[in-house]
Amino acid sequence: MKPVDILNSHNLKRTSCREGIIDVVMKASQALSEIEIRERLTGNYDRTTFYRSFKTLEEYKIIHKIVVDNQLVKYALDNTVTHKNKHAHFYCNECNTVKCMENIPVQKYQLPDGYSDIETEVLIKGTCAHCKMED
Amino acid sequence: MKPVDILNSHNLKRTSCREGIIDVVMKASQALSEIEIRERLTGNYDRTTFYRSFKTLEEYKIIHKIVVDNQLVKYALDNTVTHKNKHAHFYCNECNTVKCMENIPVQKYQLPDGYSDIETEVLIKGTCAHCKMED
DNA sequence: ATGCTATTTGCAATAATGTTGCAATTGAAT
DNA sequence: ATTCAATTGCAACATTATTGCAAATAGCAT
Repeated sequence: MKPVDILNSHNLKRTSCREGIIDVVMKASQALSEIEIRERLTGNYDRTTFYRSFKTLEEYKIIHKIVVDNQLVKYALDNTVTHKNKHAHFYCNECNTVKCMENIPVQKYQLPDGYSDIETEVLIKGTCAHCKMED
Repeated sequence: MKPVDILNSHNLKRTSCREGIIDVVMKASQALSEIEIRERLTGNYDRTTFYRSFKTLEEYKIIHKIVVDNQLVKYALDNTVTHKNKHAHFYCNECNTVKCMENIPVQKYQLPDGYSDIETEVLIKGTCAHCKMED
């Protein structure tokens, strides 16, 4: 499925910023930050437009946001598009990358009476395979 | 264990800001934001001092930080002090509170070859028992 | 192709959050 | 009481994010 088709299927207007963002995160093997996405885009966009595009794409569950320690924000293609399950994310302390662990599903936790859950985020922090080899 | 004793046991100087923060989070049933902690303190402190105090207390594992959606930051007493296990956190979308779910331990996830984990964060989002009743 | 309209963009201003350097102050050990 | 390293407060600055509004644009109808 192409970026344009994804936008169309959600009745979202095809703008180069949105299309570009989807294209970039689709090609990425890891979650990308705003800056990393900007670097990979051909066009140049205002920060505001960028933020609004992320917001829209998130609302329509085309991408999802992963936050590490309240400053590092990364975006990845959402499962709704990839047709995979909710998964855990891995953050490497050394290379500062975030990766969707498609093979690590997020379990359903048993909550106390009266609590109901909507979604669960699992972030595993550590050292990735690549950085481990370099040690 | 009193706030002062906690500071002493870590060879940290006893300052009213640190002591106050520990005192407040010890008494709280939920994780508190910077503002919520400030409101409960008697003294008035500069933002910088506040941030530095949080940082120090975090480094010494006296408190821990829980981040929701990259802007909401809350602090709670750490397990090192409470002598409990690593636990999941619950965020209520309605009342914006964060609670340590002491009874929901964080499981150890099986990672792909070469990956090693240091810590895992689990944040469950939903509606808390109190808000559910009000619906 | 042309025009219309709602949506989207870019810009300026503003807000919130967090960090750094440095001088003044304070804790606690002697 | 004296001393000294640690801590605080202040000012400045950096980053991240949001809002209002006019200009530009996408997509639709003609």
